[in-house]
Amino acid sequence: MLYSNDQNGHLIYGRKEVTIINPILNNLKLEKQKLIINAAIKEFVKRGFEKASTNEIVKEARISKGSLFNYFHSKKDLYIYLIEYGVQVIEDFYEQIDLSETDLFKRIENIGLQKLYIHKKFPHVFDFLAAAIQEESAEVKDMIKEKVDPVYDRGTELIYKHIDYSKFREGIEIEKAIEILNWTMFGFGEKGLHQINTFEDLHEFGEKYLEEWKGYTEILKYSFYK
Amino acid sequence: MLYSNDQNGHLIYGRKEVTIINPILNNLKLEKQKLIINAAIKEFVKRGFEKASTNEIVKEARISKGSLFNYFHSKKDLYIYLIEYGVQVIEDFYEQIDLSETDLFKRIENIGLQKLYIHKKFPHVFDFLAAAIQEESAEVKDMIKEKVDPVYDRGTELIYKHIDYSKFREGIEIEKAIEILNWTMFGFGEKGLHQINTFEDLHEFGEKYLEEWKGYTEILKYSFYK
DNA sequence: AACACAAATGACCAAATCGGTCAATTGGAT
DNA sequence: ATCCAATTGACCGATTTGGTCATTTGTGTT
Repeated sequence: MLYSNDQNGHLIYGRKEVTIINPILNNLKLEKQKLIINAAIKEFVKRGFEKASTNEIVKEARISKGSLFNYFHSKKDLYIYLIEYGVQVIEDFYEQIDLSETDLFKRIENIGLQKLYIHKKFPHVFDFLAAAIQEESAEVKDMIKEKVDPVYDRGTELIYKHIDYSKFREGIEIEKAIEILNWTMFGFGEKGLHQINTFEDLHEFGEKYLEEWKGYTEILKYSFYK
Repeated sequence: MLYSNDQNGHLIYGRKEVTIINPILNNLKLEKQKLIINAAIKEFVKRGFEKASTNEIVKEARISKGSLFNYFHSKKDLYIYLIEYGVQVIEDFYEQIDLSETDLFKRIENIGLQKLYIHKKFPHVFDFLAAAIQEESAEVKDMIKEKVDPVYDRGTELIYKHIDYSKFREGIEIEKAIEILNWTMFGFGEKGLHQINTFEDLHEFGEKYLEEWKGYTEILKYSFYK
């Protein structure tokens, strides 16, 4: 079971754990693995591949330098691992998209909510892969292009697959309407992330989040739909 | 004359040059000054104050290390100069806001267009000041708070000053509508910046930009206004 | 308590990079 | 030809880099 719906019809996040092969790291407690992965991703997002400091990573992850280089042979290996990990997270994220839901607003709502849950586990995956595409370091550039680019292409295709565009009113430029909806979702998402850590219960936050989001969709539906 | 309008009523960008006191730097040709300022801003945005490398800056600005430290006594002095410079750019940007224009869409349109022109001259000023507020380095933190925070406060106040909200339809949540408009402007602006460098003539691009923007405002006006 | 083995540590390495200096060179004006 | 300001990049000591490894710590077995 990849996902399920509760009595309100809201998508429940319950994916399988992402695992990239790394015999040594995989023996650690999941909590610790997450700590290391997130610390490393954070540093790579902040400084880029070359300038990212392994010293900063071990400080943030609260492990020793020796341990880091026990888990990963080199900084480059660590980076490659994180790229593969991030790609895996996004791939699983795609799998969650309910393609039988043809209403654009409901589709986007589900996607936004799932992004929220992913953020709770891996706060910077999306930023990381976005930043990776911009990487300049020759040492990793080709590898990134090979592994990350296809993921993005598949994503933009999937998100809009089987959407029912007949609901749109005459005369509206649908492409522009979709862009507005995307920018709104992105902006609202960013706003949500600033508040998310002030909430104890993620589910409680999710409810409030969805409730507030309805306000925005109402405004846009008024313009988009017949 | 800070600004003027052409026959189409579009705002023409013709501000006074921003000048922060620095006797040595000011003797340079404006082109070269801009090159140095933009190179430095870019590096500080990318790496933050402490990790930013003066070596990278001189490489990007195509000047020697000796020159940089002839223009500025230290990396910190350079940073302070850039903050003051950025603040000045934003302050002048505020002055351009036509407060007699009470229509929200026209107000936002002007602001978006001006941001575009500023970006042509100083591609990363807005990013720079936004990043500065997040700076952690104790060496510059207080100075930033003192100089940058007030600018932001004044900005959000000015942008919405004297707007005529009576044009909005009954039942719409105006705060949310404004957020949507802002996110749309921001998203559209980002998209524009990716195309701007492919255009020779900035004025020509500005025209196309405005024309396309109209499509988005039409969609939103349909929902926002009576 | 004694042992065995795995996991984690941080002092340490050579190499690179850091912010900053300055003697030497260049360029333009007279 | 002379002068002086502007520019350069080799160079400084200090710090930080990615990466190593002898040593310590933790855990389970006997």
